[in-house]
Amino acid sequence: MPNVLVVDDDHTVREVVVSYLRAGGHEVLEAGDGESALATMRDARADLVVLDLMLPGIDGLEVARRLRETSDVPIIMLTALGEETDRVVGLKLGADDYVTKPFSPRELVLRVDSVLRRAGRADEPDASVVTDGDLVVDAARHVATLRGERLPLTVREFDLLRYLVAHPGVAWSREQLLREVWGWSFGDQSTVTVHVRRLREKVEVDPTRPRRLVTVWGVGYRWEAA
Amino acid sequence: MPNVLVVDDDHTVREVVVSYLRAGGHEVLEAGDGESALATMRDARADLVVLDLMLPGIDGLEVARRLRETSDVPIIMLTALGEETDRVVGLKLGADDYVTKPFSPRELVLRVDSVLRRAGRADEPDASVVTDGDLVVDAARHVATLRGERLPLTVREFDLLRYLVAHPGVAWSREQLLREVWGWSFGDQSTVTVHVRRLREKVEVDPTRPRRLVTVWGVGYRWEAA
DNA sequence: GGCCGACCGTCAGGATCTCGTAAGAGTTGG
DNA sequence: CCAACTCTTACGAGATCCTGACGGTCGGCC
Repeated sequence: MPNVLVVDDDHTVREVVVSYLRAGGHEVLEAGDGESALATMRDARADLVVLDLMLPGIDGLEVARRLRETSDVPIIMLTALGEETDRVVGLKLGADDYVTKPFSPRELVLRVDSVLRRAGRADEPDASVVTDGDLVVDAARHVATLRGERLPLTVREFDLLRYLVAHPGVAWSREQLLREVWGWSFGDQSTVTVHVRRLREKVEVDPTRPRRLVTVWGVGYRWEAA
Repeated sequence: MPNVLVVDDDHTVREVVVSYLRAGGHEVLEAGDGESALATMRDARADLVVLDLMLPGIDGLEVARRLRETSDVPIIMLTALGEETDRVVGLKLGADDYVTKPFSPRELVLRVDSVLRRAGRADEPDASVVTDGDLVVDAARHVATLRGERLPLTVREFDLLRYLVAHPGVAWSREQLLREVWGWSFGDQSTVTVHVRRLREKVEVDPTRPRRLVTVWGVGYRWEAA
């Protein structure tokens, strides 16, 4: 779910870092120089930037400075050994962490997770585990339990449930749910209707009288916190 | 007192590294080539291996591969400058860190400490022996037993089983398993499918109706704790 | 060296499950 | 009572998974 932008001119380094981050469950964007890094941030927005100090054209420090003009996005600096002074400067510019080359990709992933966790508090609820009373939805394990029993949910049902429970009390239109859960910008809204029904069948005590996944007439659906 | 095994064919390099590590409070073992490195590990067991890539006879990559067959011992690779491809390969083989020559001995000691710290912290899900009811998976001895009987597992099957049992309840995608168990960053995902099938043949009571190594539709596989 | 078996990765066919869609019945609000 | 909206059911297409088979590779053994 969280987007990470990796900026490094070395293709090999990028490849390794990107694959490790993907394995850690991150969406990853790439940029080979400062220009495209800034462009990517304008267009796509990342939740964190891994930024090499040494870049062709605009260097890493300048990229960091410009990013800071418009955004509070966390930055992790990649510095070569012995760039002690640059390291200090980088931190002064507001980098949230730094890693010296050569580094272990696994360590980098740990730092990314750590920084995101720190920064994540202010962001929207994107926790790995969301709960509502006796209901627990664990995204990492891909397990949802109700009163301790595992719910046999399909992927779509799981994603839908997770989204709704993560935002209790909010009424969503079918169109919004299609966009947020399905990732579609168009589509038949009855798709949502049917999936809500199937989900009720598994989540509600009495599916004909929904208590938690309720209909908001003329609007859509809402998750009522227990 | 952690044991560190230093493998390098250059006597001078070894001498320097060893003395620095001893100064840093480590017990140190030495080996001048791959053969004796593997022999040392069989007899003495080190908690970490500092491994030169270029070795006479069996080279460093091969040594790392063989070590990984029976052990999760952390490995720090020593690479000459410009061995970019080897570096990537080394990391894929599961090296925990790498240091490029020429390096500062002090830097190496810092990295040894760092890796040992990391390895020590993560020892819970990475214990040498993982169990689940009547199933015991012993990584150190490379033996898995079910109801007291030894399972005739191949290397791949063993690694897969071990990884799954070490993380019960977690749903893994084939891609994640390829990365974590196979160490690949790409590859045919049907490889995982087939190995899961073969593993079921040996682990499940009724392989056609898996109870422990279950498939999570649209996601991948999960180990259900007994 | 040459044979052999164990193991591995790949592939294709068939079985199974999920998802989106449509269509009719039911319900709500005006 | 009507129109708009929602619920329910069913079904076929497509995605996903299982299974068996095949060729290649590696190490051990003759």
